[in-house]
Amino acid sequence: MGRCEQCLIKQFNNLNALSKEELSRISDSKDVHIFKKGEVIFDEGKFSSGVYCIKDGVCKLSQLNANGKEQIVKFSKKGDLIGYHSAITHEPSTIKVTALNDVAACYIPQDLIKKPLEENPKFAGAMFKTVCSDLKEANNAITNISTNTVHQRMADLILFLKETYGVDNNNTINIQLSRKEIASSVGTATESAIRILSGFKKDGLIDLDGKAIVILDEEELKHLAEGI
Amino acid sequence: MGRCEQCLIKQFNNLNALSKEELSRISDSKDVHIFKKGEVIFDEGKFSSGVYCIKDGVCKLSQLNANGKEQIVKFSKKGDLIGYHSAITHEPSTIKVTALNDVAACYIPQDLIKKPLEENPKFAGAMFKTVCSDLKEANNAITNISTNTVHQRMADLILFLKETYGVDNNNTINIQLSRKEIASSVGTATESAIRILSGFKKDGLIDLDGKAIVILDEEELKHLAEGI
DNA sequence: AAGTTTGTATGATATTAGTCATTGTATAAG
DNA sequence: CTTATACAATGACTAATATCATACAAACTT
Repeated sequence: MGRCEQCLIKQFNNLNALSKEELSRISDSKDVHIFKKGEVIFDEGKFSSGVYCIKDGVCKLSQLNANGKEQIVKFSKKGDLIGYHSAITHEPSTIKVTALNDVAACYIPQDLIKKPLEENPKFAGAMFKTVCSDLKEANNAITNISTNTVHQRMADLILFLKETYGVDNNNTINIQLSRKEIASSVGTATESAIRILSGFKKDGLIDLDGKAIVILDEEELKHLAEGI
Repeated sequence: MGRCEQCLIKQFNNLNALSKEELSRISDSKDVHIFKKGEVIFDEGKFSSGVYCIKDGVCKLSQLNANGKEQIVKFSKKGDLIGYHSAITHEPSTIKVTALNDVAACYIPQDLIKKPLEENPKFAGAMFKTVCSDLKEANNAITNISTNTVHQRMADLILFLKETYGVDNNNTINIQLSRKEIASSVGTATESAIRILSGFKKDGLIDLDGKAIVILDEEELKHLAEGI
């Protein structure tokens, strides 16, 4: 098993700010987990006793409302540390994390994160900025959802997915979501999401091939997202 | 001018975690500002060079979307520290903070917050937990806005306002918002907010007297908020 | 391979919420 | 005190979105 000290993933996250010794201690106790597509990494209401560092694959972070309707609040990126909130506050997790494709993640016991967080100001500062940035994104999402139309948000999501996960040489987005997941992210009904995607296809903005989305007219999508 | 060391407000926030020396340094440089109702404490896009500790009064934290429509993302509570994100990251503020009534706030230059944040793990940890908690609330708001109806969210807001600001002996909520502000918080049009409030009054859930809201049937409001 | 389940697609319809227009009502300014 | 300005309320209408129903396709099961 690889050592954290050599792991390139930490370029994408705050573990980079740890000292050699701290990293080495983590490396000794960490555990690589493989989650199959659809597997729940940890669930709403449960306590997480550690933090996962996502090495490969994509997760959705979601919540259920009182009627069991799912809302996706975030998609993970490579290198994301997840579960730190529950691990640090010892409160039950308010979000559920699910693998959207096969996910490789290193499990780090909570103590090995909490200690550097208290003792290493560089790491603590980096983590603080990350949470601040997540909060900023969440606030933007609130404003986006409540002031923009579903059409705008759908265009926005497509551009976000391209931005975050990239496209292949066919301009096909490198992540496949079900229509239901798309709807849960945009905050609309599945049928509405399907209809809007069909509409985008008819208008030549995107092409659809099963779950694959091909971006055809990025400029027009940007205009749509801005409500023009 | 009072000294921070004696100030009772810090019981409500993380400044409590500072050492005597840190507090004393803040006390020497701090500045009490009075903001009149409606005054902008700091604006979206601007840099904040310090942090405000809210001693008295209530602020709204809001964002504008591309079309200039306002979304309130949070209401401040007594003791809240605001502006730390911009002060710490040196990025322009993504939110606008406006006084909803007369607000007394102590201005603390950014250095006096940044230093303890790096050197005092107790304070840094407390701040970290606060941002995590804000993030949790923001995620809940996302789920609430996109899965619940405007009626539900209105009932929810009324209960939240009671919970946060309390009621007098008439069961009148201790904070007065304009209909527009209520709408901007719930995420709906002003007319819709007015209509729903009128409906609640007709149904005997609340009473309205100008901007004052009197809670008459809290149980039913709770049911409504939960979508029952 | 046949059956079962799950996901996708689309039409018809209902509901919700937004917009526009108008009137009344406070509140502030001269 | 009067006028101007912002705020509140409500009706009429329109647009956006959700729900229900159904059909079909894809992906698993046995």
